[in-house]
Amino acid sequence: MTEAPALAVSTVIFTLRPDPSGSMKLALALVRRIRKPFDGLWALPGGPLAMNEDIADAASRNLRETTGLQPRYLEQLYAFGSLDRSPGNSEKDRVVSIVYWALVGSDEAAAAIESENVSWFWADDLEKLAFDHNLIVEYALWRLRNKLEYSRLAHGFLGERFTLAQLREVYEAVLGRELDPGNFRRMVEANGAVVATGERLEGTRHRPPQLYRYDSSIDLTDLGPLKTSNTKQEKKK
Amino acid sequence: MTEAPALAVSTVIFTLRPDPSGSMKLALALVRRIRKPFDGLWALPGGPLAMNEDIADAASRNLRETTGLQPRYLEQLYAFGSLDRSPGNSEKDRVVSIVYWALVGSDEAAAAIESENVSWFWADDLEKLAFDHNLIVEYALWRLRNKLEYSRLAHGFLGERFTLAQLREVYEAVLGRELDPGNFRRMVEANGAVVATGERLEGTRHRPPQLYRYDSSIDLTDLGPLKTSNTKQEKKK
DNA sequence: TGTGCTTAAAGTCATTCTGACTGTAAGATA
DNA sequence: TATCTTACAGTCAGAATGACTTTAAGCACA
Repeated sequence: MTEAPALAVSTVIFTLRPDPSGSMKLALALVRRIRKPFDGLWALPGGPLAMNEDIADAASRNLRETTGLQPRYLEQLYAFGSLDRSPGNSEKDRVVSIVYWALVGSDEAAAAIESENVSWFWADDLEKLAFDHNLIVEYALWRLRNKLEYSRLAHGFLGERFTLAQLREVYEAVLGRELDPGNFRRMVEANGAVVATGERLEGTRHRPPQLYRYDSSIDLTDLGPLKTSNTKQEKKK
Repeated sequence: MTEAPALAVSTVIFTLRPDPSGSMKLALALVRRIRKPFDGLWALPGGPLAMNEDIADAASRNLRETTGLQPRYLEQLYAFGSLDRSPGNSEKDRVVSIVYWALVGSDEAAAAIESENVSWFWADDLEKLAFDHNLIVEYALWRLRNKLEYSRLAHGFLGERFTLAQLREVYEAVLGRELDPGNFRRMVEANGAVVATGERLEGTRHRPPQLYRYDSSIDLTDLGPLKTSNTKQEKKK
């Protein structure tokens, strides 16, 4: 048997962070490379897959070791394995990367580990990253934006209870455009995945908004394929 | 460095074949296992990834070696790597499978290699397959049905020129339900991906239908992520 | 030569969905 | 008490969609 390509797992870690003006913007976690290929450049956190470790667990461990956080959502993105991912290297160094993407809550993200070699970056304005990681991030962004439309992904950024304005802010940050509050409410209510708790958020200087939560039977933390076929069955009538 | 999980590439090969009643039905190619785990059961064609081979090329080679055919469409499906994919085996035998799915034309498929150990099966009525391959096929079916809606995937099953009735037959076979001819025509024309050639299909015993073809700039044979963002830009106005 | 069959192809109608907009209610603040 | 802000509800027009009807074009018969 001939030698085989190495197998690695990387993770695109998304969160929402307030920008200088106070509005939420999409950010992702990167680590600085301190080794030979692309030394000094920023890259997606990742590492080899252990022999007795599930792939999603590896991505989750990745996330924990980098940021100290737990993912609120985790889904496989794509397996990248072009021959020219690490140009100039010999064939022996070929690596196939199975990439996951994750969401972490914006409140937790504020308490995440940050250092000279681990930091958050705005998703819409990235410098040149190591390897093909710019391509990977672009694809992850595309998936995030598409998934958001028909899924309850926004939960990954928020806490257990939230107002519709907060939920809308998540959508606006990810989609990069403003949404009509009235139409957004109608869309969410028609969808049915979100229910009112009856409680209200007090302490604001205006009419107290209602607190909502996601309907139970939430299968966040993606377990792989077929979760979607389960999720879709809720379409009633 | 500890030993790493093995890396394999498998392919779900779809085609359309006429069933006894003459209408087209979705079918997929399977190979019979002649080795220890699940010996005798049918399984997806696949094999190890060579050191200097692109992943998609491996899937394509897979397809060629199994059926003798070229894929009209090829896209990565998912990387499967659960620890219990091959139950009873020792940890040393762990395999991570990167699975692709492919479409081949129904006319070519009729000329494909078939033997005691390679055969076509109806997609909607599968027996128990080796490993987790039933799960994989189910997921591939879900992807195929979803992709069909907003893409020009049907091209993968048809030749260069085709009538709208043939195109509708593809959709009906994949989606498993009948579609209204008038509404289907309207949908296709609004989409704009298909254009009339001016030619007509002669020799039928009724009004000769018009022949259509896909608009040029068709990026079939998926090159990986970001193809979708290119494809979507055609949405004019 | 015409009559009828079959299917292509175009048109109609009602319902739903969507975006943009308007109006009202409820609390905080001065 | 007046006013500001935001929650929340309602309206309206255009687009999209499903079900259905109508007309056109060729072929096969009597």
